[in-house]
Amino acid sequence: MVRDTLGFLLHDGARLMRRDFEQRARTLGLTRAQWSVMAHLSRCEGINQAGLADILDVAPITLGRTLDRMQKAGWIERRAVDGDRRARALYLTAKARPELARVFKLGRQTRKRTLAGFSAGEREALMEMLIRIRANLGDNGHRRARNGAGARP
Amino acid sequence: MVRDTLGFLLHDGARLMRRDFEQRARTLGLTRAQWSVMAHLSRCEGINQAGLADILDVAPITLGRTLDRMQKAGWIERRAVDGDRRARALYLTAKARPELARVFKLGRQTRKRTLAGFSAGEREALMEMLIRIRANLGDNGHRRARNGAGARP
DNA sequence: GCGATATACTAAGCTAGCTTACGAACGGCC
DNA sequence: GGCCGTTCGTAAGCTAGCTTAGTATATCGC
Repeated sequence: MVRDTLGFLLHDGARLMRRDFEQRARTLGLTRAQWSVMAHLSRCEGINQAGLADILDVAPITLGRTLDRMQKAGWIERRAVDGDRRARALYLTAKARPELARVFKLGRQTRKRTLAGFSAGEREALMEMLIRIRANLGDNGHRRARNGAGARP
Repeated sequence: MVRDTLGFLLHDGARLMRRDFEQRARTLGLTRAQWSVMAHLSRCEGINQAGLADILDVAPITLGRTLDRMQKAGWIERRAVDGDRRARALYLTAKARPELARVFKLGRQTRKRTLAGFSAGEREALMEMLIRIRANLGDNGHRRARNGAGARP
């Protein structure tokens, strides 16, 4: 059955977790892409767009437009960088900060439902295999070949 | 680390497999959504759009627009159903049929790269866990609650 | 038979991903 | 000090997902 092929299973698992989370997060007014930005940005405020796009592994333009919306909604701000007039440093706003804890809490709820019935050993094995898959496909964690986001010759 | 959370790992694994496959498939002129339609449709030709959308677990309108493009590209055709003038039966065209084997071959290549270094037992355990995850999140295989695609009151 | 309800598909408008292309600014090198 | 390749951000235009709403047709209940 096509549906039970590794690619589809991964895709489905990711999509179903996303769906579950988004239903929980709807009350916060955040989309998946937005909370992903928020969660990551909280660990590296002051970074520029290119750097964050790289961590998130999306095209800079994709992040740029998500940031446009988040800025309009008052979640983040872009500050000028002195010494480089091209770049903009990214920061969470005061409004965003208290939401973070809620976002992580919702994440834990989704994870709990997803892994219901899994032993600790199984969880560990699953995570470890997923990390190996990521490595096999050339994404070494959260940094790639430092030349152009595409990494294609 | 946020990035090593189950949801992100699944999401990344799915995305990286998709990326790998799409690079291979570019020569065929098919996108991921399109080969997904093709692979599934090959098992159930004559089905209508609502039925296929349900198998693929996407919103009917999403499938509708993908089918528009595939029809224009000559991969599928929509035939009138006699007995129900609302519905359209879906079929692969003669052009599509020989591509199927190639698509499956590319899929095997991507899978091989993804699972490099995995033992047979590990592969089996991984697939089994992913199926459990799908079940936990309420998608019972490829059929859901039979009332409206949304399944939300 | 006929009205109410359900189903098949489409329309409009949003978010989010991509590629390709471009201007502005930076920085190294001569 | 000026050029030239690189990097930062953005624009345009594509695919693909979603929700909400609407039209046409079927079917059920009476």
